[in-house]
Amino acid sequence: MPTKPKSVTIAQIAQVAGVARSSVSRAFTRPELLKPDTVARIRQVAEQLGYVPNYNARALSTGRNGNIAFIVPDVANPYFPPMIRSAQLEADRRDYCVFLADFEENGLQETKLLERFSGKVEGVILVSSRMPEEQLLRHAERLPLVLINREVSGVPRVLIDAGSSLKEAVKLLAGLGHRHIAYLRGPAIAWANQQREASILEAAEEFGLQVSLVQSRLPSLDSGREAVDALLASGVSGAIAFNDFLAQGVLTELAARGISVPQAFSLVGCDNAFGAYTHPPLTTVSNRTEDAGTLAFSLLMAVLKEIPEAFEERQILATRLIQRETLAPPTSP
Amino acid sequence: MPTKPKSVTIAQIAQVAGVARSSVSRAFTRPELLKPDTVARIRQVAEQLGYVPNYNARALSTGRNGNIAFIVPDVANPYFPPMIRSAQLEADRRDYCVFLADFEENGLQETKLLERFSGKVEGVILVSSRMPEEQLLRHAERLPLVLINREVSGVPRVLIDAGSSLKEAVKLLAGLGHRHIAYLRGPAIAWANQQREASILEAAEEFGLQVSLVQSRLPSLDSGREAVDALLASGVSGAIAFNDFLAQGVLTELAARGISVPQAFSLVGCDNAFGAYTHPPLTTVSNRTEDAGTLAFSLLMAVLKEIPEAFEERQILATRLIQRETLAPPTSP
DNA sequence: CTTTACAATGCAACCGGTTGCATTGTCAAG
DNA sequence: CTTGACAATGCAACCGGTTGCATTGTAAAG
Repeated sequence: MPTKPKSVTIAQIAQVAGVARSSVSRAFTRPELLKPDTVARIRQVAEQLGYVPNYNARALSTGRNGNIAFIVPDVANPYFPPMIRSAQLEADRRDYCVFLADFEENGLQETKLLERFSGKVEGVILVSSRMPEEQLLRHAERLPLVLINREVSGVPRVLIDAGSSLKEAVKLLAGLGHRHIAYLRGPAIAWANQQREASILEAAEEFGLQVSLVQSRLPSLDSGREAVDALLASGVSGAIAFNDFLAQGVLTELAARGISVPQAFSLVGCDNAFGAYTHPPLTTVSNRTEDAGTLAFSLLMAVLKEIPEAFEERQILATRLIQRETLAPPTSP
Repeated sequence: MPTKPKSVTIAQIAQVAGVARSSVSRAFTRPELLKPDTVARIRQVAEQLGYVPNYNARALSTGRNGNIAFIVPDVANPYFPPMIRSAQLEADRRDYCVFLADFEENGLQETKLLERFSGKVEGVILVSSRMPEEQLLRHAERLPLVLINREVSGVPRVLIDAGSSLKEAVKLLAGLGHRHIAYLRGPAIAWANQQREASILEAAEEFGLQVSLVQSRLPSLDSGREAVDALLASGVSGAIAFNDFLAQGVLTELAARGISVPQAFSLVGCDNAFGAYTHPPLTTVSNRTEDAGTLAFSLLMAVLKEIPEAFEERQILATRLIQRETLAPPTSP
């Protein structure tokens, strides 16, 4: 069925149009150097022959291939797709193609991917990297690199700051009369988790709240359910979860045990993953994932242009607390 | 900060190792042609110099670049990421890299993407294409192509068959005493929607049910909410939704109106997007998105190997009905 | 001690573009 | 009419690998 894709080359076009190969090349890359009607003729011949430029050949001589890689811990985690999408759309606008890869929450795989891509792309956007800092720096030396949600001095980065919103949540909880809450932790290595935890602890100190730390297995719905035992055992009247998956898991398990939210337990999520579609609607922190994707791509472009300031860029994206219906005063103070 | 990536070439390695360029090349691609210790020496020198093969150059001479493209209507729609992930993981296993692109639910963009990728990849996996059939065939002639959830004779394809499960759902509804239900439609052009609708209508005929068709604006949560008016107006005692997003939207809106599910209204979703985490847990149809991704990649590999049977492959993935808690007899028969 | 066969390696062309420099043509200024 | 300047185009080297064929070395066979 499929015909051998014996592709048309500039040589054939040159032959037919009666010009040199270099003129054909220029007709596409630097048309201003050629007489307008020459350009027109060449392009017409090319069109007619169904010419498709060979990107490999082009890349070989120019050294630029118009590709970047976007690497995330887990494509299937719904937190990442909007980021992937916005970066891809922005890339598309600038005629870049983006490789997507998933390192399966595994630092080794991460290195392997970086190496595999290093010859195929001009630069990489690496999200929520689990790699040790010095390794990251070493890679950044050889390959233009932009980080999202990872803080390494000397590597351009985009950080989504949920901290201030979570502080607001803590303040709100304190105001409602809570004295002891829990933070349901995400992956210990994740910058986002560290930042969220630190912000919560700081605010708790300020407002005189006690915080119990409960570790989750994974930032997933099931882990949220599993964590309810520990949460209840800690004797808290409310909790802040690392993300909405954990929060929704907690919500489901509490409902199964007949514990009503927010009357008997207050809950705050993070990342606004489900909008108002949980039951009851979850108070959470907005995400800025789309902006992060777009911004990271722009930063990478700046790095590729070797704009010196780009290398120390540190873009912070602020979030806000979205108040819905999972916050109330504690039952028994 | 970043050093100029003046990359090491085989020529330099050849020089240092005291061999010809071709031997260096073979040390990596056909080591069995060289004496083992020569290979070892070359590899050691390469390692030491930090050699990274230039994929463009390699691709230029071999004609194979080890890349494929995976194109979906909308990366941010959570239906696709698991498929993307499984395809990418499988590709990774075979040393392929995958470009990801999003055509924004727009046929024109789709063509543009196919053209852009045609020079950069060996083949394409296209998911839920919105393109007219003859255009699709034309592209398939020039570029190895595998479709997911789109039925075009002559193009290898993977179809996720929710039909039989939905028939089962209809049978169940009939058995519970429902006489009139609705199908809340997805995108009219989508093969998945057409197949689901046809299966439901067929089963309804068999079991003597009347079906009202209600069109949704988009297959999203919000559209689900919006559709509740039309659903209720049609006087049905239950509904099957094109997917779980619509179903969850319906669930939320019904709850807001104080209509309890399943006592006052029965509901079936499709694709098992939320697991048991809706309230109440939604009866739905399992998805096979991960298998579809893996399978599509394998199919594409077969096409690339020019295995003749591959071109008429039509893989059907069966699903099953997952019964949870949104089905009950109708209140007033 | 030749001849033969094959393993190991080198040589050089090639993949399909891009680009610095040389060449040709044209027109205006001298 | 000559000269210079510049626009338009051609020539050929180059990007960094791969690969068919030629060459060399070596051990087994005659």
